[in-house]
Amino acid sequence: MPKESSATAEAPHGAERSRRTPSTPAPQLVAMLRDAIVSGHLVPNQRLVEADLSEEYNASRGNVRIALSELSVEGLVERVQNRGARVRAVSVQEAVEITEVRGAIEAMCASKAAKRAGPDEIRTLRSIAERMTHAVETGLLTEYSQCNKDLHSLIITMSGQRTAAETIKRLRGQAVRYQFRLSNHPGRPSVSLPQHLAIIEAVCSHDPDAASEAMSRHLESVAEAIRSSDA
Amino acid sequence: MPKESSATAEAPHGAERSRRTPSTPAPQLVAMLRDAIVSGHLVPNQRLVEADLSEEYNASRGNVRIALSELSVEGLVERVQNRGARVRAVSVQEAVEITEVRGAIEAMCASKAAKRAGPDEIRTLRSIAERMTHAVETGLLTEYSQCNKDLHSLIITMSGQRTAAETIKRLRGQAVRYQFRLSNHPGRPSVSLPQHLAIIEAVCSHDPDAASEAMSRHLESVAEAIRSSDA
DNA sequence: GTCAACGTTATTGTTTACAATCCTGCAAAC
DNA sequence: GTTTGCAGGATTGTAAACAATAACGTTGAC
Repeated sequence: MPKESSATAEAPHGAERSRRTPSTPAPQLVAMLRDAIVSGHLVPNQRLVEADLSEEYNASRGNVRIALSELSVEGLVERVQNRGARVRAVSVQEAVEITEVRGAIEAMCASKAAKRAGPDEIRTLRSIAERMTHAVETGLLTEYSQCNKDLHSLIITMSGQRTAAETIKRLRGQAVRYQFRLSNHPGRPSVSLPQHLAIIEAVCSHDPDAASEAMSRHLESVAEAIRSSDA
Repeated sequence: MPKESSATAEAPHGAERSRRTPSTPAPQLVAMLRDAIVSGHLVPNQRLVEADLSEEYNASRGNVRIALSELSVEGLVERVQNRGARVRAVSVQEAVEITEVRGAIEAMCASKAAKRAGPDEIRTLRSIAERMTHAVETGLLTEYSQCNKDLHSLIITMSGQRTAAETIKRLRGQAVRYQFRLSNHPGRPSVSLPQHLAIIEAVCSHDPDAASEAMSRHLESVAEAIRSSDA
């Protein structure tokens, strides 16, 4: 691991001896660390030593400390008194719970989305349905995964429920590892595709109950898949 | 709106120790501030000046800073760059949203609780039903409010859904002001009592769908009450 | 009288230094 | 052989000093 990898921005007026440029503002650092965790760059249970992170991200230890505190509240890192912080490891059981809660909230969002769906949004939904179907037919896994994200995201946006959006975002962050693992599971798309299509159809038909039901079933299926993946 | 200066709420620890005791650990400080906010000692939009809080709670400014960061993530305080922190004011619209999300999650919990209900828990539920009914008959508002809390809390516990419990706890913290206002509204208990009894009955009958439905209706009613309270 | 430039003050953001705590390894005693 | 006590080092918790920023009031010009 390179310790001196940072750009050597030396002072123009030669005599200055200082080589350091240690300045990463706290909010930015929080975003960076969050990214590193959800992207898997920092793996579960990995120790997060303040001094090391400080060095790594060119930030003061105080800022690192604040960042770890915030991410701890977000549920991405785990802290114990005088023992430091580590990337929180989410158990299968917990991932299932998260999916269940998501299911409850997103079902409500789907219901609201069905009530409020406008022509433009319906058109977008239908296009997602087509893209998804095509992706499954041609076996484009990443395309399908992207559509999946787009669909869920769009429905939440359509619901106009900011609190729900915020809550789901946080929950997703914690379970992202399992989402990823699942989306790479062969055979999974062919199971979830009809569920997605049912959700889209219900929302486009302005049928709140059917939309809620379809979303609920879909995430129950996801939870079941996580349970049986175990690993 | 007067630009009231910093907090002058008395420190929670009643016994005033020696003036020179500049040490309140960070986790404890977080708990204290959270308490002060949800209990209403610190009112919405009140400025939270770091130096003042530091003095008030005998904590270093660094710790105050960490506490404010964490509470900001929890949604209890609002921060803007270089402009400081203040107690976050939750709008009526937002309180309704929170109640809706709670409804979705708690309905799921009620469903699970109905599936898992054991004899002891059923007995406790029935006793709550009696206490509630009695409280309404004799007009004991605070007793009814306590039963309300106990009921919701018990059902969440019964569901065994830790993630749901955690999520709801956070949401409740943000909207607690409205809960309080509502519980003091005369006539409200006579509306919510039958709803509560219906929930209890469904859970005790091991009827998940009915329990979910009853809980959902109940919180929809709460949301409606918040909407119309407006003020 | 209004408006704009400017300096002052209050408050936050950041860094550094210091103290407290915990883990590790080793040696001595039982 | 196991356990207990004790340095030594690593890491976190805390405090104070320093720098940067934005709000405020004042002065001066038009």
